[in-house]
Amino acid sequence: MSEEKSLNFLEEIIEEDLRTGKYKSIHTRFPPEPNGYLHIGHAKSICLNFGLADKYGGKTNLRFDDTNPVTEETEYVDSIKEDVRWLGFEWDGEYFASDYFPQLFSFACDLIRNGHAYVDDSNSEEIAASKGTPTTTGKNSPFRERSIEENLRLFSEMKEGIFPDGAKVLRAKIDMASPNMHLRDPIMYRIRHVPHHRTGDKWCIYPMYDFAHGESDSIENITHSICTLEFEVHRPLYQWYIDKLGIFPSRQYEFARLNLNYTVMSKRKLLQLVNEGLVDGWNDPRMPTLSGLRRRGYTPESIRNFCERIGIQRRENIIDVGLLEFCVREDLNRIAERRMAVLDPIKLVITNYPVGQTEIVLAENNPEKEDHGGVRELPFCRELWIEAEDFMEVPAKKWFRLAPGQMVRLKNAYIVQCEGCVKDGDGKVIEVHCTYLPETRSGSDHSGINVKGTIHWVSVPHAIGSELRLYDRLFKMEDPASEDGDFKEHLNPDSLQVIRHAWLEPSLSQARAGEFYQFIRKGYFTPDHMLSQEGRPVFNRTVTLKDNWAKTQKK
RNA sequence: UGCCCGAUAGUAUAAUGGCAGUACGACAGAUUUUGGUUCUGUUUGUCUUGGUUCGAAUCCAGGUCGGGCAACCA
Repeated sequence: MSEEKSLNFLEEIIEEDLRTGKYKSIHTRFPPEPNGYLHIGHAKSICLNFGLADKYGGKTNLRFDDTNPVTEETEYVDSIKEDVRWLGFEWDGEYFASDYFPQLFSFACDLIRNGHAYVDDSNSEEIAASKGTPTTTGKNSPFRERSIEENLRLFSEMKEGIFPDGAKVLRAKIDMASPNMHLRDPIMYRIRHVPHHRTGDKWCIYPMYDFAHGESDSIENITHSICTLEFEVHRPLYQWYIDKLGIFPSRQYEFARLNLNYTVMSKRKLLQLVNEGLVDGWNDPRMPTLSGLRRRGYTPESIRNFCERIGIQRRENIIDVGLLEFCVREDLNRIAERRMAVLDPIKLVITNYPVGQTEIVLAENNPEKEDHGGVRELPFCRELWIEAEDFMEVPAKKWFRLAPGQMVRLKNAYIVQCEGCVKDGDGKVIEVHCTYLPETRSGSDHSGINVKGTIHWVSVPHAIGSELRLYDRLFKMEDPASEDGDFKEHLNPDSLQVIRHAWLEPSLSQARAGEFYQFIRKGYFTPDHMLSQEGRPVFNRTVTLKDNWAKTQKK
């Protein structure tokens, strides 16, 4: 018996539209403005738009909303396409709002001819002043009653470029007393003598979002135009243009954007972090951008699962970043090969193991897989690097690791018994000494000895040195954007910790960007595609493993 | 003192007039050659006041709280 999965409100609307025959199939679109890199919030929108089309056998366009040449660049177009593909989606049509400039100009002329638009010579201060406020009505512009012929002539002259920036605008003639500010004669076109990333110098007038977006949707026969909640009050205007133009009736629906705690999610703020050098760029592994998450070692699968789990609604929400981390651990646990790496090394000397001898032990690559992902060979010898935190001279209660007299299993090798330690002049432990039990070799242990703890290690003469980069949350505060003042004051100064010289098992020298590893007991790591060199990978830590021991200690 | 939207465990999300369920988290236990994974159990919720109804998280009214709207940005 299969469980019925409940529908979100958009799926309900679509099923109703399909059931009543309003549409035979649906068509959605993902409409980024190419003025920044995509972030995890966009992933929610991408998964929604493409997911809906997949589910109901429809189509999804990728459309760049490039109506403001001041902020938009081709670099962003390329990164957006890369990120959408990486997430696992392929679009049907690839369009640019700028492709529609001639058509939009023609639509605008239609509105003028029908008395629905006029050219206004007021400057921006005058327009703002006459617009009124949310609690007081606005006043009509003195240019509101120009003749259709004059409006047509002036609008053409605006297009010809004979007026300077800001000299005139085209406005829709709606209602300066409307309680909805967006209906108080909104601006449709403004003059900008600025080259556009695609149309160059061809145009010097550019349509505003409200006039361009719905009309672009209509041109593409978009049935369900999905955007975020802040555009809700724009919907009456969206419909007004379409109604007055009599074109394909696309409809706008809004959902709540994603907010994640301990980070910021606005392109403006992310751009500030990049421009002020507070991060290493849009793809800094601490950034919530898709390129940052990718570099950090997040998988597309984990992000899609995350978007599925958080759901779609119309109420404001702040998702705990812990859920994102759960999703990536879930996926990485399944696919990442296990390796051993020592982040904070201390030397372990096995005093009863022959000097100069090396033997090979076998280690399974992934215990989650049917065949354990195969096995690999590891060199084992008398001197090993182990984690400094795995030894305590005076053990805590319930301590399962090394302490004088205590036994632990060296993962994939022998059980050893701790005999003591060597300290330097300052009393700092520099070596741990132990003896091994030859009959306890992994795979052929008939000793019957059971130990509570198993620790990871790498052979001193065979280990490779490598740089590891550990990341923590970018901000100290749950909602850095909520407070008054500068959000950048809440940056976490310890969000990046560089370990210049960790010791890794030798096979890792061949690790390449795009591969996922679990360093046993330490976390998931992936080679950094910018910092790694041939044979010398630098690793980013994607996320730690859950650590119940550390949690217990905190209490 | 305008208009629009919203409110279910700590965080999200279901229940579409009929037993308030699920995930993450937290807590406890089992298993484990990763204090990982897996498994089991426990915990915590319908903003408020009325109304309609045999029956309300759901419908209606008032209130409270939260978000959005006054860019020639999107």
